[in-house]
Amino acid sequence: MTGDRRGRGRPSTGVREAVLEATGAILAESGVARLSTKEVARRASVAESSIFYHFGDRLGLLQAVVAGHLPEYGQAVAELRGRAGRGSVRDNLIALLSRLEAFYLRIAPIIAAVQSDGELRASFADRNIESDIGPRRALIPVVEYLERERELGRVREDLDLESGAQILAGVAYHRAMLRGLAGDGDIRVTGIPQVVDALMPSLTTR
Amino acid sequence: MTGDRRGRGRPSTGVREAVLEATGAILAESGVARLSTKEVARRASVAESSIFYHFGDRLGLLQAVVAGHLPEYGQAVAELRGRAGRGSVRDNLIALLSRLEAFYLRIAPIIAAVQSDGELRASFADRNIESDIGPRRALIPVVEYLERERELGRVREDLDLESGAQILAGVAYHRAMLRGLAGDGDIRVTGIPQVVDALMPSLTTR
DNA sequence: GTCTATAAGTTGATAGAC
DNA sequence: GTCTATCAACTTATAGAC
Repeated sequence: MTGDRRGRGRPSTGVREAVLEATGAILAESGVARLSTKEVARRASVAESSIFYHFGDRLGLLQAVVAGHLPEYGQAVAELRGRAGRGSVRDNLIALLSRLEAFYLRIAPIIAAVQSDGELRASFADRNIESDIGPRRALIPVVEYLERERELGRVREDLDLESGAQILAGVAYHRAMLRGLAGDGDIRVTGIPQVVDALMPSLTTR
Repeated sequence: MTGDRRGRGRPSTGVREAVLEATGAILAESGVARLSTKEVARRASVAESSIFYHFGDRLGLLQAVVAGHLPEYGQAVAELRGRAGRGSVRDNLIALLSRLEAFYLRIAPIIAAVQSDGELRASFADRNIESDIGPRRALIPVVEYLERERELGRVREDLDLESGAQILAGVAYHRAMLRGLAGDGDIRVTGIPQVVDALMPSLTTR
């Protein structure tokens, strides 16, 4: 719409990218509250008006940041799928939860930003409906991992895979919230290995 | 500090309460982004300066709202504890998850607000450390419910209760996020009963 | 495409009357 | 305790030169 399509059109001077990066940094460090076009421009060493040239308005900038993070949904777990059948299921689940927790911790500022702004929330919900992009997609690679393990006979035949994925994603997301609110300090709750052990009867055979 | 201690001191005219209520409403409807002292004052039919009289500054107002929601942690599940031993464990868990999900959906704007503002995040983390108030406490009543059911022989002897509570809270919190981001529409994921069924082998005896 | 300069509006916060 | 009146700072956004 406003800007350049990557690889086509006039060569970019990197302003757009710098703006997006600065926005992400401010979001992660201080949250949406401190995200003003002025602050972004300062941090990206760019004229404030360039932001409006590329993104239309402040909301457009936020939307662009959200859109930029969407492909991450799924990629965080993708490499885990190839791990099915190798090592123990227990170790794989521990690795899966660790990655998911780190992923959710990373996108927490983005989710918070969306929830913090009514307009942004509405526009996100719209996009969420038309294309089936969105948080629900994060479950798919987890389902696929569980599916492979089940084909290998290492995951219960009678497990509803989507429920299993919801449980795993839920634990990770909840832990990320605890960590984020604890100021990145110790969350003082049971660790991932113990949680996985508690889940083994539901997920695995025997 | 700034305001009145409930029940002592000069009688209040209800301005403080009106401000807190208006703040909560704005937070839930539009998010922190739209939460200006001006808007709060307008909505509460109160002078803007009264907000500063009672809460010191904008951050103080936010902190007061957060503090006001803290007792809710736990209360949401408290009544469920008495349910231990009655009905089926499955039904109890379904009810537990439903209540937890509704609770997390209700406090989602508060959590988003905390994560959205660096200062607020820091001050919340501080309080979180000195008193052990905070998100971790939400797990305690869940642990207590599981404990009672275990004493009754309806929950596995070998279950780590804190892990079990983390799993249940995680599922509920994750579902609340999906719902919140979907614009309160359909989240198109497996329902609570199926998730509970998937969890039964890990939690219950036989 | 990117900049400088600028405008109109909103923000959080204070002073002082009642 | 609550109000009205006021402020300086900052906000998003635009116009126009290069």
